[in-house]
Amino acid sequence: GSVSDMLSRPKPWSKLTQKGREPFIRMQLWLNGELGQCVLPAQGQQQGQVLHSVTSLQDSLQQGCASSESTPKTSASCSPAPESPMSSSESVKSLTELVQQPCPTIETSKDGKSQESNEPPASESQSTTPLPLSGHSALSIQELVAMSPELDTYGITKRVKEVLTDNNLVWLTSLKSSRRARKCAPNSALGQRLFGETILGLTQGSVSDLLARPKPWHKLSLKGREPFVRMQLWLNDPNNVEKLMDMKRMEKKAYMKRRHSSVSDSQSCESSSAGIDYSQGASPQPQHQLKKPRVVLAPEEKEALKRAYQQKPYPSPKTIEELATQLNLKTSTVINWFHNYRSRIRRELFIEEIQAGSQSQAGSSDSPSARSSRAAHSSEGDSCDGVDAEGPPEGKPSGPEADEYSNATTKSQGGPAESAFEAGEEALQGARSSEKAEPFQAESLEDTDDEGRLRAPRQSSPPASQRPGEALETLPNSATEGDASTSAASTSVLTGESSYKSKESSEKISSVPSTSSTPAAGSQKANSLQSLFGFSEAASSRNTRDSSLRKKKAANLNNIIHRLEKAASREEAVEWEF
DNA sequence: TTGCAGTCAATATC
DNA sequence: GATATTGACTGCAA
Repeated sequence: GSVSDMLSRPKPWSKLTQKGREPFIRMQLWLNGELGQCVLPAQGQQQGQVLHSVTSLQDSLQQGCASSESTPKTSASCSPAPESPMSSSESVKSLTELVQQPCPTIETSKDGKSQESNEPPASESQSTTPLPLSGHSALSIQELVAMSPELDTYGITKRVKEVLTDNNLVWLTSLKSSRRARKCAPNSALGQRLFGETILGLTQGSVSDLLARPKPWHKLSLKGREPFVRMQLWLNDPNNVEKLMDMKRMEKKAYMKRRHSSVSDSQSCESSSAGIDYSQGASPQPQHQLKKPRVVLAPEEKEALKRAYQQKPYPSPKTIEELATQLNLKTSTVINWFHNYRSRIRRELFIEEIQAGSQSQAGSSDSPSARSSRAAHSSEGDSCDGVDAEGPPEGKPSGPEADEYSNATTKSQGGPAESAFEAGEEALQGARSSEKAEPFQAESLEDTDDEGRLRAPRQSSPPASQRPGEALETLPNSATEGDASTSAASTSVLTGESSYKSKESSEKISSVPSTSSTPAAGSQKANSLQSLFGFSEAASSRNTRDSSLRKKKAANLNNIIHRLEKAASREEAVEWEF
């Protein structure tokens, strides 16, 4: 009966407890055994078997089974698994732990990417094969990702950055003047690029982004988790740095060779930016191939788009059209901009969550990511918690990044209504469970009809009677925004004269799209709120003003949650009373 | 169709 | 020259 139920109605991974995940891990292992993949070795005993899996994966990741020197382990790992050896719960348990544990027994050969000549370049194989791996190894990493326990993404990126910088593999800004760093980063772009392409199968930009703004584990899709599993495996490898150094040397050698052997300047030019792989006969994109020039938005255009976002994070097609016309941009550019902005604001929020968690719980043995994970779990949405609701922590660094996103994701003095509203919305999502998460920003608060009822979010597009350009005029901002933002919002996106601060403040309110990949179960909601408040409380205990504010928020939140739940429970809830 | 996650790759910044 | 930013794209899910 359990099997039938599990096969017909499997729960998502994120919803499963450790115990609940066990059968799926068993199934996965069983599948692996059936397929005879390079995952389960023929030899080994229990925990050792599991470690062999990692070993083989790691070897595969970094060397490929075919070409790796045959240490006993790698050769074993490449042999087909004759049977599924996982029979004890101990083995399963150890599997769930393996990614987090160091693998001291891992021995890998040091011939670096010797298989590269037989493999497509990482950059080219990106869409299908993320790494220069043989097919089964690529499959294995996916399997491992699927089986992996929750990882501390923040911690992993932190450690990766540490390892890379400690070994001068990346040339951070702070090391710019360091001769040693300079020495270790010669000629061609290495560091993030090398690490990304060889270890993660990602480009430099993606690596940079990933290291700077890791998402919490539970917010990642399987695909999104892959780089973190790879990073963890790489961290576990005692020879990781040496291998990377080797690759760096090899790349340099290949680069020099290419330079010397290149017949024409153009050939040299083509391949010089591509790294070692392009020298192996892979076909780089012809230079003459027409490429669309990259659109670079002018600062004033960005400002205008931000103002529009502030007013409507989810603009209607009509609004987008109008924006595009006013700004003389392509509609697709405007659409893309909104997508990207929403997405990046969300990510920024995760980071703030983590950082705020670190600050407020300094001294705790908990990892920041885990805390973040819990906090986000508790809120079950991309929305913010109480810390954000309190506005930027004092002393918080405010660079361009903060201007761009962080500020936008941090609540202003907006007070209880906004944050409580968002938290309530998250709770509502939990209540709605299967319902698609709707953009339900505070901004929508104002999108009410004459009776003050809140419209369903998707129906909050401007009235059809609006004149062109009118859509770009503001919706009244949150009542707590104050005069500044109200007046700011009453200007056109092109001529808006809002003070940047007030604009950012209201952005903060409207910038928290509340989509959730893992809606809270109803039973979790209480805990979610509790932890939400617990988290917020810690942050807000900094002063008594915050404390009283917090109480108001709590009261307001409860009230709102109650109303929203009632509204959500109505099947025909097109409009929610508020 | 819409929104999102993830990523690339051109460009900006340091 | 390395890293950070960001517009665009693909694939997926609802």
